Formats: sequence, C-alpha cells, structure tokens
Amino acid sequence: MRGQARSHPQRIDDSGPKPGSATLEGHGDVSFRPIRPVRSYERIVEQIEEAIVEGRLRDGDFLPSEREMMSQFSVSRSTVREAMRVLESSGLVRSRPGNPNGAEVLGLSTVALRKTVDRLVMGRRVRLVDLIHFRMLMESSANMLAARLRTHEDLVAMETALEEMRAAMPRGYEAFSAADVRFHALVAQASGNALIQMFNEVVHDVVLGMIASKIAGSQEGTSTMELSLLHHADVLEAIRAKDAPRAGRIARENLFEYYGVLLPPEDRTAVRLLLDAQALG
Amino acid sequence: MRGQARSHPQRIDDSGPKPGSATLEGHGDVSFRPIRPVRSYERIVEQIEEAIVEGRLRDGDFLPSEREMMSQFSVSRSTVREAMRVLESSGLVRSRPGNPNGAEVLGLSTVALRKTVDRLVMGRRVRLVDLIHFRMLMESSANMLAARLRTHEDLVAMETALEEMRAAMPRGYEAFSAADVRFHALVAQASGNALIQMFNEVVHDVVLGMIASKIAGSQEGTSTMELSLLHHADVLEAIRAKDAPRAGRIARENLFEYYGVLLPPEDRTAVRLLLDAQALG
DNA sequence: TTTAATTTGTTCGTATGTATG
DNA sequence: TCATACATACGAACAAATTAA
Repeated sequence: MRGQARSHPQRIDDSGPKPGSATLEGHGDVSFRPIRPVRSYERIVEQIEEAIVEGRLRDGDFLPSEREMMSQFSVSRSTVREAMRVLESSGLVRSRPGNPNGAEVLGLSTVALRKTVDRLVMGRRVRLVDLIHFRMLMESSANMLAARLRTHEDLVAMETALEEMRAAMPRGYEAFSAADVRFHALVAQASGNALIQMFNEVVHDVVLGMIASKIAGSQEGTSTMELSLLHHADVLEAIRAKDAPRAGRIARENLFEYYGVLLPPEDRTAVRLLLDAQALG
Repeated sequence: MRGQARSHPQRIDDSGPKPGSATLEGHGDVSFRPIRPVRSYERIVEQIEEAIVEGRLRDGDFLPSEREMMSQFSVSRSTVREAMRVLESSGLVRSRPGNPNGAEVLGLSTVALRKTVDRLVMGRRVRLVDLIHFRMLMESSANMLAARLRTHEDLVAMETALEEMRAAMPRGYEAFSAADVRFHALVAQASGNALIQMFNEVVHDVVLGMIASKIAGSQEGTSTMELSLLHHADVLEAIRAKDAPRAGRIARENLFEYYGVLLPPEDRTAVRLLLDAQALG
C-alpha cells in the first residue's frame, strides 16, 4: 500500500487566455494558440508569486510548512518542493532546514536580474565597456531627473547621506561603500524612476564583482574614498542648483575616472566620446 | 529495504571563496564570512549552468535523461528534478514528458529578465512612464552609437530590413512587427552594445504586454504601420549620415509619438521634457 | 543544558500519461 | 499497433538542523 498514485491531475487544459494575439470571433474565423502543458508546481508558483506581488505576502512573512502546503494545494511534497526551488531561485523566498516557521518571504528583489546579467558577462556576451557605458546612461539620467524633480526633503536627506559617507571613511571601505549606496538610492528616489534605479544597481554590483575577480582590492584606498567624496559633493551641488546637464555630465565623468583605467585603450577612447555634450541630440 | 538514505552528502562545507570582501591574512587578523549551506540541487544547477555559459552545451543540445543524470551526479531523482525546475525557470532548459532525448538546452535568454520586470510592473513598483522613459534612453543611445560606428555592411542590412518591413505591411501587423524587430536588432548590433539591446528588448516586450492587456489591438492599424515605416526610414537616414544627435532625437520622438497618448497627462508632460537636446549635459 | 518535536534536505519505490520508433 | 523510454506525480522513510520546552 505505497507508491500508488490515486489521482493524477496533470496535463491541465487551462492555460489561461493570454492577451496579445489570436482573436476568436464567431464560428467561421477562429484561430487557436498552441497549448503549453502547465505543470502542477507552476500553478503553485503562480499563486505564491501573485500573493507576493500583490502584497498579501510581505517581506518577513512566512509560508506554511511544506507538509501543510502539500495538503492545502493537495499535491505531493515533491511538487511543493519544486515550486519552492523556483521561488527561491527568483529570490522571492528563502527556506532553511529545521525552520518551524516555514520558508521566509523576501519580497521583490533583483537577485534574478543579477544572475542573468552575471551569466551574460560570464558568457562573454557583454563586456566591461558595455556595462560602464550602460551605467553612464543610467546614472546621468538619474542625476538629471533628480536635479529637475528634487524636493527640499530630498536635498536634506542627500546632505545627511553625504555626511554619513564622510563619517564612515575612517571605518574602512566597507562602511564607506554602504553609505555610498544609500546616497545613490536617495538620488534614484528623487529621480522618481524605479526601473533606472534597479538596473543601475544591478549593473553596479556586476561591475564590482567583475573587477573584484580581476584586480583584488583595486579601489579600497583612502585616496579613492576622498576622491569619491568630492565627486558626490559635486553631484549634490548640481542637484541643489537644479543644473540638470551638469548633474548628468558629472556622473559620466566620475564613472569614466573610476573605471576608465580598467578598459582596454580602444574601449576607453570609445567611452570618452560619450562624456561630451552631444551624447544626446 | 526502502526509503533508506544511504549517504547524505548534504551540508557541504565548501561554499567557494567568493572574492569581493574579507581578506584573511596571517593569524591575528582574520575575518570570516557567513556560510550558506549549499544544497545538492544547487551544485547540479551550477555545473549545467556553467556548461551552457561556457558554450560546452549549446542551443539545441540535449541533456542526459533524468535517470542518467541521477547516476552521473549520484543523487536521487528528486534532486535532479529540483535542479531542472530551476534551470527551466531561468529559461536555460526545457523538458517535455516522453522526450527520449532528455531536456533541451535553450542557451542564454532573457526570459528570466522579463519575468522580473513583469513582476515589478505587476507590483506597481514600476509604471508605464518609467518603462517608456527607459526605452527612450536605450533606443536613442543605440541609435547614436550605431550612427557613429555603423559599417557599410550594417547599412546594407538595415536597408534590406526596411524593405522587408515595407513588404510585410500587407501581410498584417504580426509580420510587420517581426520585420520591425529585425531592424532594431540590426541597429543594436551596429551599436555594439549587447546589454543595451537586451534591456531594450525586454522592456519593449513588457510594454507591449502592458498595453495589450489594457487596450486590445490599439496599434494594429495600417496607418500605424505606415507611420512606423516613415520613422524607421528617418532613423536609417540619420544613421547613414552619421548624424548621431539626430538619430538619437528621432528615437525619442518616435517613442513619444507612439506611447505618449497612453500616459496620464502629467507623465506625458514629464516625458516631453526628455525629448529636447539637453537630455544629457 | 538537555531533550523532544517539528521541519527541511534527501533518497527510494511506484504508478501513470506521453512521445518516439 | 505496440514496446520502450521518458517526464510527471505520488507516497514513505530517514538524516540533519532548528526551535522551544
């Protein structure tokens, strides 16, 4: 009395009418779309993902235990586990052995994004110059938007963050870097475009990973931090003055100054072209 | 003699020294990093992912069957399956029941990227105006780079693609759209930055999905295609003339013309600001 | 501090639907 | 048609880890 499979609700017909093509109208002129079999674990992923996206499950909440889910979804534990692995690989959830609370909900994150870009870099589809160029675009746009849209509160918060960077300097690069991230998050917040912020953050991380794996500890000197501090003060000044073009240009110049030396000469020349005015028409 | 677990190679010590922090030097000044237990399925994912990224497994290749992998990796079937689910959710692999070849390798793709951005849109972290603004940045950059770097061969290929768009018009929006995608791929190729291409493509898809779910068939008229054709001809002309600023501006204007009407008035005004010259400093 | 209960990680066995030759 | 190999799915068991009594 074991190993039996009582009911097999697999190969479900419903795959949900996705909009975007294939209208069907009347009897004579129908057009069908290919069916992709939907596995059980996918439907579990969908339900949990939806709950997280819609905010019914929030960061820090806990999922039921696997055994409870297996009765709630009326599937086997293996199926529940496959769903958990997928959710975990998307960074939506984290599970630890022995945790009586069940898996922890992490909310929306960029870990999947990072993995994808990392793969592209590893596979040599994307080079360092591409990443730096991209960051120049993102960061200068964020700065320009921030210069246009910043409120007084934004400004105060940025000043505080800059102070924190200054204060963190003697505590080493780690602390300094963390304060640096906070400053940029504030700029991005003031810019109002969450997408630019996320993509920039992801590519920033990937670049750090890339140069760290090449040149260990290349940017951890005190002079680097002091230089960075000056750059950030410049940016803040431009944003305060609502000088969008200057805020954008400073971002590009700073990135070039940081990372330009890591590029092969021909790429460096190419990126230098992007510094100047007519980078946009 | 069943249900027994002979060897449990779980909870492995090795988590691989990831560079980026925590130097350890001598006896007195060590600093350790937290250990994350590495599950068996993760190590399988790593191996297969690595093989794909490095090109040892290519698009169209097949993985061994689950039963064979289970003996190659010396793990159970469930563990292999969990790894397969993760690889499948990243779009690296696809498996079908009854396929005697085993799972098919799909190579690097952007499906994971798309899912992530889709989630952000669903969760209202990212709005339509953010997406359109982002596309303006990506597409104008791609056009400008293409205007600077295009070879004669690039130009010929783009002309051919434009002809194909014209020829596809009477065959309906689907065919036209496919030719449109090819044109943009050529521009992106000429620009030389694969990252910009991918991100733009992903966001493009997400936008289409967004407006399709709101306004069914909003852009499938013949006049829309004719307008699009004119825009593309303009772009090609600017690229041919190596007029980077103009190539960039045309991209932004076209996007505004297409999608501006879908934006709420205040967002529309904000995006209009980005059309003009000093979008970069 | 030790123990007991619960949970995840992993394995094995079995049954069923599906695709290929 | 039929046999074979495959993926999907279910169930039961044990080991290791965590938490709380």
